[in-house]
Amino acid sequence: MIESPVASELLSKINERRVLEFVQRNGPASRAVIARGGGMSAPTVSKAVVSLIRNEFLEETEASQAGFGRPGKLLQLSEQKANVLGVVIDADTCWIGSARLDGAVGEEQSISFRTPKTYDGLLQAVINGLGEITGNVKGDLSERFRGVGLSVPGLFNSRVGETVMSPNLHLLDGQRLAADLSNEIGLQCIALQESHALCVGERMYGAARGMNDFAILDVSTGLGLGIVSGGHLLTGNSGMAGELGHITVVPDGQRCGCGNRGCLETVATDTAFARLISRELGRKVGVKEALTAPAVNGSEEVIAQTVDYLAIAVSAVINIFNPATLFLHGQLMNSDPKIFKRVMRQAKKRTLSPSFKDCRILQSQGNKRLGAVAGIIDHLANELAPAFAPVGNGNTEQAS
Amino acid sequence: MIESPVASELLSKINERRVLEFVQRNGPASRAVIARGGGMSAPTVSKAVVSLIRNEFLEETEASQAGFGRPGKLLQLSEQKANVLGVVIDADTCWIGSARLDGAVGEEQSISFRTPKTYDGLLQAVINGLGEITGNVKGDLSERFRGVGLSVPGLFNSRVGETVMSPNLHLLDGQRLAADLSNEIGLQCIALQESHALCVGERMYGAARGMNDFAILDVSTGLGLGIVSGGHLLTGNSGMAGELGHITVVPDGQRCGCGNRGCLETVATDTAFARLISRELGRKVGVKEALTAPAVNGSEEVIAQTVDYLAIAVSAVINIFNPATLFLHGQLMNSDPKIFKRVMRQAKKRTLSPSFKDCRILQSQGNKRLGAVAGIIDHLANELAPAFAPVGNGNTEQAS
DNA sequence: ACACCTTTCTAAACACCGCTTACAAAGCGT
DNA sequence: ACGCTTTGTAAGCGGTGTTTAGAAAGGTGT
Repeated sequence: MIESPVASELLSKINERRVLEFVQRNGPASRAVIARGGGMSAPTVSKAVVSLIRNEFLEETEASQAGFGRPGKLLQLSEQKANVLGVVIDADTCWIGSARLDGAVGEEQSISFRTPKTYDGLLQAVINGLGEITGNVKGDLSERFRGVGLSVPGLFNSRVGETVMSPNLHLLDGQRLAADLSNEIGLQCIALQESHALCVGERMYGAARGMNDFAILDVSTGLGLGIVSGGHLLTGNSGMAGELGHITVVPDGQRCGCGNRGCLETVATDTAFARLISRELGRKVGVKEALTAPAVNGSEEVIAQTVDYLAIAVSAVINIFNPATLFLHGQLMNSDPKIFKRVMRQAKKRTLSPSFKDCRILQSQGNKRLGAVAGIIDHLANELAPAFAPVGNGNTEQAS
Repeated sequence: MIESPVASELLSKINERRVLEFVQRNGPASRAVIARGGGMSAPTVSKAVVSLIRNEFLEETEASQAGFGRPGKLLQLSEQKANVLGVVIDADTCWIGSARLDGAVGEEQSISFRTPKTYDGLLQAVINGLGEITGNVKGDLSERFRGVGLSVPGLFNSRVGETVMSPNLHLLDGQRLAADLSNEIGLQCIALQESHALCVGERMYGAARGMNDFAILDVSTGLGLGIVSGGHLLTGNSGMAGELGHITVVPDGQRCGCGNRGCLETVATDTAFARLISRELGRKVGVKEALTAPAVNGSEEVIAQTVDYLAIAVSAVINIFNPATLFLHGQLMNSDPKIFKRVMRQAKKRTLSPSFKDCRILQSQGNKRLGAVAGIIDHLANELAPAFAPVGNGNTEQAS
């Protein structure tokens, strides 16, 4: 049990967070609209707004919507101070961008660059990139930005903020990018494992908006899995939860990057598919080319070798997590409808039918950029006030 | 976002819950002790106690511990009204018992009986059993008990309170035992899937006391899995989360009760082990006998066929959930240290090493009875006030 | 142009909460 | 019997959300 004096200020903090989230979600609004929509009384909203303006989260605009009675002054996110930065680190490309606190990413305010070869190079490139984006900012970054969110690949230990191992980007191994960046630029930096970032982003601003029980399975070079259950991101004890790719499905199968044999990741990814088709064609092809290869269009049997294992992954996720929605993300499934259909058909066979019926399966674009941004925004919101779920912890279900 | 007016009463409710939980955990205590131990001021505790006494959760005893100054009056759980009932339904045996709100099960106040053959028979038997235990209660059950917690096997949909499918006890299929029971006896009845019950029980009163990230893998006839992550029981959208037993590990393996082929459950359970040994011996033996069979003591290879798959299950759990602690529960592992050791050795090979290092693996006795009781107690506590975790929702981790 | 209506926003009063302070109550030791 | 120590509660303070009342601001209709 956590010790914490339950002070009265808690209530006002909770309400402040509510007001801010209302504006984040619904755009500029007057106090009266917020009061009605957020289930608070008008004076309460007013007080929260005063505090939020003082802390430069909100600002009052002149604009006032036309209507019947007295027009209300709209409140919007502070243009000067309600901004964050997002950084996505990937094996080949990195991205940096700025966003408002509502997650709107300024596309003109973003850059991409090839991932440097060394850790120091990467750190410096990120620092330079941040400077480039915020070039017009005089003085300290912290005058306009409240923090930086990072999406990092590989196994990331969130308890200590360290990338433990990144199979596709070894320069991160053992490094603490968020901490190092924070030391350099003096802004708080929050890193999330990329699959977790995907989840947080989709939940806050994407297809999973408002959903409390969903999973995202990301099929690309590896298998990434992010889970939100009961409204909480499943992180595990150290943030390493979701490593579906390394469960054994072929007891004496092919060797995997993790050192083991027969991991799901060796047979149910883009890479595995490309390798298979390459062998079929007798020459090395990439994923894109593999998908359009005649062998693929010709025979179900060839794609079955990858797709049926993918179905095992899908059904494992549904069986184990019982999500209300499962988002599938990845070239393989989103390019060829035949493949998606087969995944669905096979997964249906392999999944417990009540859980399968209970789960909507959707294709998803996903977006690590939104994820990085959402990560820091979520953190800022939690800093403001704890998320408060007044319905208990969902352990039990009433039947009376 | 959940609408709920943040009333001031919230704070006092939270404190009431704290006081109650303090007494549940630490036994009878004076107001002063509770104030010191619970991080509240003395007057706050006094007020909460007044309310709790009024609602018959607590009562003041005459007893006063000897000491230096003025002796404090001890507060304890109400003997008259702070009681609940627990019901465990199993394939062959059922159990009914009463417990105090601190989870202390009155052993003399409990009975077991063979599971009836029909649903109506079961319902009636439970009602009769409850009557037997509470025989000395005059009038309504609700005069002494606050509710009934049930542990049920199989797939249980907690959203509608219905057992969807129970492979080992088909009479429950499609039934809503908790609701039916509630209608009959007029007490609120809460059902939990047995693996989830195990989790809740271990967390509240057992080996997992106070742990926020752990998993319990229950190996018996089937494979049961319960997960607590970030302090929350993982239920999924409908309470069907944790069905690890039906992920496919032998793509064209043996047929499983679920209708599929090669499920983990067909190769990594007590039953699977007994079947294997039976074939080895040329005659049918049970699990107990199988464990002591000469073939088992002789060769590693025989047990390896079951145990290595069990290791796959263990490593899947650790990879996917990254728990701080994993409890292994079941005859197979808890009887023969050789088997447990081999599970550990194989699991270590198959698990991502950072996650494996991060996880303590313990054997556990587990106890569905405590689970059933804990289920209803947890529900009552949530009814009193929402669980309050003031540290945010753990989505992100600061690195600055 | 003016009264009227509708809606927005805030000030005041009230009830509730937890905390600090002050004090009465209840035993023990000398 | 007196002091000592601890317990428990009453009063006052600052904080919070709500209701009520009223001022502010703009359109509508005559």
